[in-house]
Amino acid sequence: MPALSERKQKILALIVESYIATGEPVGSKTLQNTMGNSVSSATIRNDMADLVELGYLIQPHTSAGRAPSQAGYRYYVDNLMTKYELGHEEQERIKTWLQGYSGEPDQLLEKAGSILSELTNCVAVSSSPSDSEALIKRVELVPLSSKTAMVVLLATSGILKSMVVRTESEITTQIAEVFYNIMQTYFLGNSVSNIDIPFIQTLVASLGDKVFVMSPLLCGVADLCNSVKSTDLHFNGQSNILNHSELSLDAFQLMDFLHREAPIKALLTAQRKPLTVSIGEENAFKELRNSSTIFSKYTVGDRDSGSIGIIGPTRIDYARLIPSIKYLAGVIGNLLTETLE
Amino acid sequence: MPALSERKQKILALIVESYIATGEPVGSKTLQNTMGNSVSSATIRNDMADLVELGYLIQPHTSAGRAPSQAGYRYYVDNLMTKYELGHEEQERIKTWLQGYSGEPDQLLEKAGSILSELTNCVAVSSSPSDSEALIKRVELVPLSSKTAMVVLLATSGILKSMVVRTESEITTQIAEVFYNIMQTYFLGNSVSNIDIPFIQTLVASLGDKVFVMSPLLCGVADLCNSVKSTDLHFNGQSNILNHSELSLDAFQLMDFLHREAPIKALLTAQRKPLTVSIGEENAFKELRNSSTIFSKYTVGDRDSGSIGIIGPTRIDYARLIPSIKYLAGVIGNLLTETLE
DNA sequence: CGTTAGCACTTGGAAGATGAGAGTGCTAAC
DNA sequence: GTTAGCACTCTCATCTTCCAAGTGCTAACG
Repeated sequence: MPALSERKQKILALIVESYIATGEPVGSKTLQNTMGNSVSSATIRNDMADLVELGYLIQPHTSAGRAPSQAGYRYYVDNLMTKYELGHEEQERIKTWLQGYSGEPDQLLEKAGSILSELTNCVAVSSSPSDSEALIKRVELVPLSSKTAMVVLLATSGILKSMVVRTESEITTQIAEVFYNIMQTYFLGNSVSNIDIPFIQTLVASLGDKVFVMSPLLCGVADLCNSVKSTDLHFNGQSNILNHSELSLDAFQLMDFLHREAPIKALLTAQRKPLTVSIGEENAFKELRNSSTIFSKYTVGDRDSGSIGIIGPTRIDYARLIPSIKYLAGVIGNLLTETLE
Repeated sequence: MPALSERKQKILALIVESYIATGEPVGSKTLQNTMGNSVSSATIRNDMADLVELGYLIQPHTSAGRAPSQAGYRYYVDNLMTKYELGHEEQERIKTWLQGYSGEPDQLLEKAGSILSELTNCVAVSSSPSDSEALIKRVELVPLSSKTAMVVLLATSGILKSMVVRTESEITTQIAEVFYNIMQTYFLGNSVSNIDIPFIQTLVASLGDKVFVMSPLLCGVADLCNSVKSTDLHFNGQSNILNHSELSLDAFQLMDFLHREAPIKALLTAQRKPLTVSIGEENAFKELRNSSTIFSKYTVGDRDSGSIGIIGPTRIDYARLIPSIKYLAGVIGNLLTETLE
């Protein structure tokens, strides 16, 4: 990355900010004014020409102004942007707003997502807490009728999952006892990652004639372990895609992309840094080539556990949104950690 | 509704069908051909003029052909349409496709919705089984930690709900006993509609110092009763809105409307007849003024329990879709009834 | 050498003009 | 009641013209 002269940096920053605000390419004369006529428009033109050369700006056509390229946004985000924090008052409002949902991760994320999508006018995406390192803390069997029962699994990290299981023959108290014994011996304290179908199969082999009742129950537990590892997604403000004229061409494609959850999960799971900003082509999926994504992880206890963020157009107010998302992720993490104790 | 001459009916039907197929207004000459030149174009023109007068047709402008008005669609659906049933083979395919999910209502509806949205290219909406007349069959308290427990409620009609409750003080076995006693006395066999906050309050008043532990637990049960009554919605193929050019103007509004669940719930709950077709302005919400909705109830056991259907443009293949939706609702009802036994 | 003034040049989009095509409504005749 | 014939209407696509915005280049300046 070649070092830009101070003036060129200033010009780039102003173009990015003006373009983000108005959506209109910026001309040299307008820019001259916003810079307080300290230099002539011709000078600015020369600099702008250089910035185009370097790939930071693009000109839609000869007689339009300049707009930032994706590289231009990137340079801005990395070097020029001055972050704009949320007001204290607004921070408090968000915090109290979310407080009420601290008990239920899904509802909390749903609410946080709806706040975020309104705050940003973008599609908000969040992933529920998941943890493949979690240990099995507790398993309960709740009989519902003679041949159905509910299996409940609680993992460290506070994740709770349950499901209904139907068996071929009756679930007697004796069966329940065997079940609890098996749990005690092989499951409790074990990592959810260790419980898989092969494991269940070897276990079941030694059960003799109880196989037919126990097998569905144990498979249920394995399913639950699996779902502790896996991530649920929440979407909010999907209609906001249509808000942004620059996305409306791909609106259908993008919409469709969002509804295929797998790639989004991949996107969130691949995230390494606490806060990731991906601009346009930097995104791993071609459907997002005209979009930017900003995602922040949130931490429950001391482990990264899920993410929240947005998908929007590349022309987006990075300086305002990045701190907002960071803040929101912080609040979520705190609230979820609180209830863990 | 004035009786139309046979020829006018035929003309109206052909215009509706052609317009549905092509999206282009139909002219008198084209129509003359499809009618086998049995009458002259001038005669058709006269009839068409009458049909415009009666409000069944509209002409976008003087020199375009005629298109059906909403009233025209209505007349067609009520009197002219010959239904086009699904092929036997396709019926079987759908049936086996859904069979696997018979155990889990939510998954079943999700799958059915995705089939429906692909079949129709519209937004598919379905509501999960709900029943305000259901009785409380069973309530279980699953202790998770000293101050948290899971409350599980099973209602007749097979609906199962659960949630996590946190209390202020410890949930001892003695507390659990009291809880089960209260359930036995006041809740089991009672209708879920009877359990509301006032009821809980009167109950709680007589508990003395146990109020602080019991109150959250009982409120939890009340919440669950409430959720048995209420309806969950499933949406599929929302991006299909963008498929239909006639909707693209209101796309944003419509999208937004879909994300506000309340009106949709109202829509489905208000439905009286087993199958409802609402065309354009017939819909109760102004956001749907350019849309048609087709919804069919499904019956679990012998009670109406939920609905499935579509939201699409008014220009839609009623003759094909109405039977499809009816069929799908039938399959869903059967599958859910099966597992109830 | 960087900066500036001046000016010819490019470009897209808005506004108007034109013509073709489709389809109608009306009249008069059958 | 039905039909042929024809003038009329309206939209859409194409073309032209024109304007404003903004550039790139050249030559001059400190």
